[in-house]
Amino acid sequence: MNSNRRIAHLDMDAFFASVELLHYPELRGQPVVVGGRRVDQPRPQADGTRKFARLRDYAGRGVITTSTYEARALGVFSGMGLMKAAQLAPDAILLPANFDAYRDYSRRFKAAVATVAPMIEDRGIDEIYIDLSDIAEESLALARRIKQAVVAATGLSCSIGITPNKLLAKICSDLDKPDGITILGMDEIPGRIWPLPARKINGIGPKAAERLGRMGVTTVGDLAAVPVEQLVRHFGRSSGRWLHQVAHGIDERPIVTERDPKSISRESTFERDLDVVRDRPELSAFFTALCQRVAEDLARKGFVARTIGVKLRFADFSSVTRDITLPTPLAEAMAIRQAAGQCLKRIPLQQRIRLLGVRASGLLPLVEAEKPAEKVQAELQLG
DNA sequence: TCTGGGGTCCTAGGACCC
DNA sequence: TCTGGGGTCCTAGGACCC
Repeated sequence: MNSNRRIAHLDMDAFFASVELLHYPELRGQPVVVGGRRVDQPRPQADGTRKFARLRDYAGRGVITTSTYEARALGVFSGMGLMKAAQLAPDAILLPANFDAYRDYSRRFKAAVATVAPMIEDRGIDEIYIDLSDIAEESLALARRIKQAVVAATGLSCSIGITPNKLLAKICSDLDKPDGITILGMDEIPGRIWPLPARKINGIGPKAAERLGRMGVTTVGDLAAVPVEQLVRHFGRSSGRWLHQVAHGIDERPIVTERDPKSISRESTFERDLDVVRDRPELSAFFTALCQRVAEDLARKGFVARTIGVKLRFADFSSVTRDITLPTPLAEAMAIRQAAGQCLKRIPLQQRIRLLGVRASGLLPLVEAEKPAEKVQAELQLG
């Protein structure tokens, strides 16, 4: 492993909301949130201005996907239920999500970065890791050049962290948001990383943070001071050692530029919880539609699946999954529906249903899945 | 008025095989 | 009839991330 790596993490600033502001520049400086299930598009008015939905007008299920920094200042963050957000910021503008536009801008910013530094690991729609180890240019100038390329291609700002590994780069891209650059070396870990909450480490979520808190560990520095044996006792061998390493800023994971998907799924929460008996026709039609969408996704991406599964969420928010692995891979809607139907039969239904999902895993690229058959055919012809 | 949708990775037990 | 241990696959659930 190259011990002299230079890794960047680039995170687009309030990505979805920022894309929306490109289309509705009159909203700049205002609290704006993107999210909701059925939100009206802004309507043009007689006087040439546009009429926007407000958070207070929203009723129903749904969460905030992204909020502008002005909205965050009011306590409104991604993942928060819209009805709760409406209490905190009733006058905030509410815009419906426009995923096609976000995917388009996502492709554009990644292509722009690739012109400067091509070793890119995709981490979803709005962030990437970049391996800069083989580029000679000094870090600050390089970061500025990458940001310039992104602005030129999209009109959007981003924040960048440049450090010796992915763990630290991810933490650092968040330290000077928005529109920031943070460069950090291993010698600066005690000064800059150890004062941060342990929760800032990618992989320490609410549960782990809670458990650490009960041990008296709040900051990364607290964690670094705990003997590894004690962490292993509390969290097990694997997690304990990992916590010890990350607290000291150690992370050897490479940049992964190509990766096949492991699973493809579709799920949806109903407007109201459905009754298994009374709403049977609606549930059944919905189920079939989900299977069709999974089949379309598999076909579009060129995969077949060996395992099909279903997911239910009940009215009390508890959820269950069932899956089945088949002797031969499949990809067609009817076959998926058949397998998923078998899974569904194994779930006891004693509550109303909030969410229904269908998942394909054990994926094989279509070309590879076809290869054995072709080989068999060739052999038959030879024989 | 609670809590979206798309993923990855890990764990743990049981089946099954050597 | 009992005694093993190791490896892999499958399934279910859960933590976590964007």
